[in-house]
Amino acid sequence: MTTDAPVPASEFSQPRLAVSQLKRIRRIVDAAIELAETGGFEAVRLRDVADASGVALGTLYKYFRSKEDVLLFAVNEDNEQLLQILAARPPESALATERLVELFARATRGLTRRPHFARAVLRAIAASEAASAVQQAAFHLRMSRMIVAALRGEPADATTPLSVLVGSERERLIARVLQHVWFSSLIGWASGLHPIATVTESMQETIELVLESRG
Amino acid sequence: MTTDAPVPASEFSQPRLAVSQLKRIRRIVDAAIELAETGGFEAVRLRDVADASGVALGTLYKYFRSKEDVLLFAVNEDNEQLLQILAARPPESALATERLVELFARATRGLTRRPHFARAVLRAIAASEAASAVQQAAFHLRMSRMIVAALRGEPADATTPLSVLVGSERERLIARVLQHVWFSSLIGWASGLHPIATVTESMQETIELVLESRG
DNA sequence: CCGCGAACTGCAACCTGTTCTAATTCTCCA
DNA sequence: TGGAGAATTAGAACAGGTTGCAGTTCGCGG
Repeated sequence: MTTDAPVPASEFSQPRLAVSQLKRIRRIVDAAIELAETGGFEAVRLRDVADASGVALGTLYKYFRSKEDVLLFAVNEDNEQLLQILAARPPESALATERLVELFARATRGLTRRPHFARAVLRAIAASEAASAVQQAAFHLRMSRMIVAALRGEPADATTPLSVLVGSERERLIARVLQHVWFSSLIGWASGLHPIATVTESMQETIELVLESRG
Repeated sequence: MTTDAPVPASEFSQPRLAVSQLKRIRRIVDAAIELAETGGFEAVRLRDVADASGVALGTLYKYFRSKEDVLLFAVNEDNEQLLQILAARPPESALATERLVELFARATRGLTRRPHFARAVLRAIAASEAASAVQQAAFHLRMSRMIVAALRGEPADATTPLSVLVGSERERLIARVLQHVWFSSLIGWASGLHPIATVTESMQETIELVLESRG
């Protein structure tokens, strides 16, 4: 655990990185994703990632604090893309319940489209230390935004910086609960406790339970 | 990852272990807990655990599949104890909401009484593989039982085997949601996303949200 | 009491995340 | 253009989880 580093990470730091550096980072992340897709968390051996991306191990560690950090970065990119998509084409149903169900169905599908990668990422999230909290927070804030948008039936706002909180207190509570259930349920899937369909079903039931008293 | 082992684990396997073996297991688990209490997950070095418990590393691996397995076993013991206590002295409030809040307050307090150990255990749970799914399942079933009991205002049943499901469909859904929120929230605490108080508050809010439509 | 197989032990080896170092190569400004 | 300082590299080194193994000890049926 180094104490500081120019983590490329997310929407919080001020990059100041040359194009060549961004390309290196891209290659690193892509290599990690590819390896994760083939064999999950253990298959992402950082030596291999470095090799595959034509970069020295030391360089990799210059940009990322740890193995988890690389995967967290990757999943945040995915998640950012989901936000963009939802901003462009929000769920169409007239019912909040259905919009939320669709949101999580999309999110789950998007993530588990590459099951090994998904498992790797979940493990990385779950095991990450305070050092990667920023990345986790970003993910969380982005999801919250999507959930609140779906609750309201508005398109998600992909432009405002994540640090700006959205939604009423109640909306944020619902967002938090749904995210917790989603995350924990995914962890259950990742550890082999239940099939992926269970995640989607759980979300549906939870959404109905939580929205039952309002529309 | 070995494919099989006489995992001492839990309420599912048929022990058939000599007293001396049980004592070894006990020493191993106690040593692991103690080390975890001093410095969290990383402090639990299996070589040290083996030393401290006067057992060879190979013996340790004979009883436990992995480092995670040891910690999972420990937390299951704790959790079993909580069930016993709740069977003896259930929350007294007349309101389901309050009984649940108390249940989770107790569970959270019990766990985080030893914060380093708690973090270690959470990390172990989150990172555990399919191999430890049994232990996780046991934990989950036990919690479900306590939650359903609290919902109904009955004392928890500590005698029926865990494999017997309890509660109506709706009660089980609520139990699942609350557990997910609790677990995920604890993970957030463990990764430094928020203080422990947030966990308890989240549970309170979630319980109110979920029970809002009924008593 | 004997002898056998299972349980243990001590220890070395292997693997992979992480750190460190001594070159080497870039980048960019004076 | 020359060179200072940052970035990068190759590779060694360290740590701790996990595995394998040869030898020793234990428990128990005969």
